Amino acid sequence: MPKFKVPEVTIERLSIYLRAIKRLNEENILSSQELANLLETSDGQVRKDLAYFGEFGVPGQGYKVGKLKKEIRHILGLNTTWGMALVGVGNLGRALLIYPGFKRNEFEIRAAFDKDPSKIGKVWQGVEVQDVENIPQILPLKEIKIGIITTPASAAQEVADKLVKGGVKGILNFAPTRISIPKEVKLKNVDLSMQLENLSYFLNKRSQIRRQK
Amino acid sequence: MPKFKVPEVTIERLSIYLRAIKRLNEENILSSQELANLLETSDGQVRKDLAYFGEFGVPGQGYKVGKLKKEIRHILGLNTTWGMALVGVGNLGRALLIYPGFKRNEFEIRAAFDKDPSKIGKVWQGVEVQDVENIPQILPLKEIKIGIITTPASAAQEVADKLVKGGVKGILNFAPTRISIPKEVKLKNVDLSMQLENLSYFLNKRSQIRRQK
DNA sequence: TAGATTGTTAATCGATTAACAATC
DNA sequence: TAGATTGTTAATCGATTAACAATC
Repeated sequence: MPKFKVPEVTIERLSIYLRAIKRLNEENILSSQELANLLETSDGQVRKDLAYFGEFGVPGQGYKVGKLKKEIRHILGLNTTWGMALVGVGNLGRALLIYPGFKRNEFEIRAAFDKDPSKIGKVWQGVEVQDVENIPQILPLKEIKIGIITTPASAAQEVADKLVKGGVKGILNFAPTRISIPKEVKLKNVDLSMQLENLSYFLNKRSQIRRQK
Repeated sequence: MPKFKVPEVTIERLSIYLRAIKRLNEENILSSQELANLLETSDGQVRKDLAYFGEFGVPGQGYKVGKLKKEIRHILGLNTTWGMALVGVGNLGRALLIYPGFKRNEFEIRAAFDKDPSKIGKVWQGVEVQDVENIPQILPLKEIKIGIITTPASAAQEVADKLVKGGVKGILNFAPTRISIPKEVKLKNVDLSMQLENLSYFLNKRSQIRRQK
């Protein structure tokens, strides 16, 4: 559907745009300028991002909120419910099982796995924890296309392999390590240590600059 | 210290390099080629990234693991312990309080806050939960420079304001909303919904392409 | 029609990749 | 010395910004 190759940052911004207009009245009309002001972008950026996918606005007027929401949801593929499996039911895993920030209609955790026998069989948020060994069999049965890895770093790669064997097409990896998977499977890393080290760099740099004066 | 403006992705990669060589023998010598092979980069990228900060290698030989670790840790400011405050002791917040992926020597959560009276006074991982109203007073006392926001979206902005008032220089925001803070304060968003929507886009796109054939 | 704002093209900026002289 | 690999410069690629004709 997109005319040309779409930069990944554009997709990220579409999510942000969608969230920004979520509470606005469907009948409202919004200019790219106004939408840009709600966020940290420019009007040109907004128009460029949207124009990859079609002509959603009316020259001289702007974008109708209702139409924009619908189009962005369509582009992002949010009209289906994606089945997800979560592997590693530690503290972070359990927190994500109950995480209210996920849209339940669009993203549904349908299975949870762990290799700790004391966790297997327990039920969290209506989801029974199963043995990681069962991942490849169970995923196709529940039409699971996305895997979430919240195991320790040491287990992440083998878990990723099992998820791929189970047919997932996307993986969200929280384990503090890099994993390798076939290139047809989309990988997103959520790297908390990296984020903190990044803050550390900037804070440290600033204090050095101050000291130099 | 850096010669020119350093791209943010370079800083991110430095974290990745550091993790990749963590377990290697300090005496080993590594070429940019070998380091690149451990990750998804090229040798040139590795050399370029490192060259922003100095000449750490020996032509004809490579980089000594011990020296490289030391230099990267220095660049990232990991020789201090950064004091952190966590705000919002829900499931995600509690998970982060115990998260084993954080390096405790470098990043220490010294205070936790919530506005729910039933949570205030409880102790998690040796940290007592206090009233969010106390943020501005307590942060300077504990030398806290980094704030972590794990509140619902609705509370995120006011919490950010309190953190800034308390003197933090960096914020890691997990709330599914964008917050605005003075530009001297470095902000990092960890946007889980956005990550999932991103996966959704790619999965959806692939299935469409397949259908087109 | 006059005013406003889109969609798009061209100009700019910045990061990645290629290539190679300098150096061990 | 010959071989290897760095640090760096130049070429390429891609994304952002500026500008404006087309359109309501």
